Amino acid sequence: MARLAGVSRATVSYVLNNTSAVRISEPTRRRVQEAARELGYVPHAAARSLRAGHSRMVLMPAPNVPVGPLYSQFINEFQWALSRLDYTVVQYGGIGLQGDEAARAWAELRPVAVLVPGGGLGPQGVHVLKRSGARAVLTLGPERVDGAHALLLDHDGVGHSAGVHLLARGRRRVGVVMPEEPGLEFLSRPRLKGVRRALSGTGATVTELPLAYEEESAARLAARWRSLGLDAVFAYNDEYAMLLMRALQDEGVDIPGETAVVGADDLILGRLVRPRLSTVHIELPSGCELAELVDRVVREPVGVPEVSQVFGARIVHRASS
Amino acid sequence: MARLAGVSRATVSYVLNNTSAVRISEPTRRRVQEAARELGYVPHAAARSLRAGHSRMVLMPAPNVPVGPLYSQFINEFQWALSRLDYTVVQYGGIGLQGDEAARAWAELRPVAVLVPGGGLGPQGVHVLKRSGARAVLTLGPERVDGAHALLLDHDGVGHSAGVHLLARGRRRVGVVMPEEPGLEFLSRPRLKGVRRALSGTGATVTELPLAYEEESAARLAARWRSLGLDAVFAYNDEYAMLLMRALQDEGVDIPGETAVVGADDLILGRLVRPRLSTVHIELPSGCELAELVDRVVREPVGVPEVSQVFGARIVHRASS
DNA sequence: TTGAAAGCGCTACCAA
DNA sequence: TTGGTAGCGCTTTCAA
Repeated sequence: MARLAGVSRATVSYVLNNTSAVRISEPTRRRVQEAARELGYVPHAAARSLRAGHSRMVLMPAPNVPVGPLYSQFINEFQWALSRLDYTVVQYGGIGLQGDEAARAWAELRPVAVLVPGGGLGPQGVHVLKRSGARAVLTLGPERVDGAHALLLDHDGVGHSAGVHLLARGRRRVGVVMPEEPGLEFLSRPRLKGVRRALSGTGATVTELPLAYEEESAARLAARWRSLGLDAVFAYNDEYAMLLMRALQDEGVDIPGETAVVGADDLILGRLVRPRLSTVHIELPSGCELAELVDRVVREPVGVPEVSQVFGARIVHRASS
Repeated sequence: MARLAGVSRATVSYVLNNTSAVRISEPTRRRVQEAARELGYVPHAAARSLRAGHSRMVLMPAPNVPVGPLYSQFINEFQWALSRLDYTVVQYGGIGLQGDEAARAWAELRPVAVLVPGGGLGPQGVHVLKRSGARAVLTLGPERVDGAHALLLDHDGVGHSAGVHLLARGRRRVGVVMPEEPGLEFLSRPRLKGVRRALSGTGATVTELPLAYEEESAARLAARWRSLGLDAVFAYNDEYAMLLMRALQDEGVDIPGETAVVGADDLILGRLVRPRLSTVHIELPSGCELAELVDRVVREPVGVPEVSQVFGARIVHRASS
């Protein structure tokens, strides 16, 4: 220990933390810092937070599905902003744990705040986290969870925008791509529901179209396309849209004449295909604002609005619809 | 504490850890478990690892650039495999820290193993981590770092494959796209170098082409394309390749007739454009194997080969070259 | 079979 | 200005 290199453990602590309530003489201060550098001393976060009774760790579960550039961008910004506010941000990579069991695993680390995307957290889980000292528990998902601050992601609205748009373009028989890859339901279901909502009462129909993210799967779907009698498709996102659009074109289906195609996420790549892909642009919350919200809740757990609508979705009309 | 609900703290510990060296009577055991559940008791990881003198945390820095599906897939697999081996996997999101400073921040958490992709770690950093108790420090990058186990990613080989291929197709004036987005140099530089190596001594030329990931940037580059007099381009990866290819086509440049285009990463989307995109397929290490390697090094820090070549790159020839 | 107690590294209080 | 020390929650050894 650095103590061996001069003074007492308390003094070391004072110096390394710049404790303002205590004055340490320059020579001592220097001796301590030198010893610390020499020994390669690094404070022990566990001991510190044990003593302090709390940590400055913000925990979020690591996404367990390949996630688009939109969302990774958001995560990066969020992490950056939080580290500016002197938090330690950590993505917990424990896959295989379900809901409240995962919450227990997270709670072991005694994070001061937890941000859970995707609706995999129940009221039980929130309770466990709060009991274990989390001052802020935020969910980023389609619906609010009791006890947590909810950031409502209106994925229903994504589908709704697409549905309204297709309806306005005169389409009446709308297919909705549902990815077969597991783990995406929490996004695809609400989007489907939004399309349904947009079309309900108009006489237009909605058809679910399971699709795996592979060329063969798209080819199979395209092969039976005409038998489905659809005049439009909302393809879950831009990548699935591009996959399907290509397969349809290879099958001789005219786009948008015979079938309109709409994606979502507004990827740059969607502008490169021909016809250019119509898409639903999603406005994610700014990572910085969200970081500030977290900080506010941590410092003042009451008195912060418990629910906020954090993005809008708007159609970007291009040539494919 | 659960202690208030019956017995002594030691007994609680015995029960909750199934300590085999000690026999606890069924009634007591049951009482403890019940109390734990009722109180929502969650063990305190910090206290535990403080006492134990080590943790089972595997730390990796969170990527700070939007990362492709290939790599996220790899991360997911790795995390999954490690959590199966009873490790706690954590991605540390401290952006803004440089090299050895970052290492100190990581060391505060006293991880038992650290995996650092992308070559941002020096021998100093490795030393700090080892001193702080990390039994395994692995780097995943282009070159080995003193003291760490190196998993060599042959990004040079990616460029090399592309260069050899283009040469074999009779191309002599090769452009290489260099992304203008910061943080990608650690990939783009080695890839460029690989192309250079492939072409050196053949009389073929290499031209660096800065390109931002935006349509306008690509359009500007395409507008002066003919003045560059290139007959081939290796576009860093498939996304940049698709971006540039579209801009070239809009400019009337025939692909592959006038200019051959090669990407990298073998994304599904590259197969959807016309002409289909030639690409360099990259074989990342399997997350499972890598997890087992980490485990082996943790348990037996010596006696494990210190360096391994973990992927190969091979050209996938399609229609764009 | 169970309890008492030491001690992991750190910080904050109080005494010197 | 500095040092001594208690105690955060946990595990483990030793004693009862």
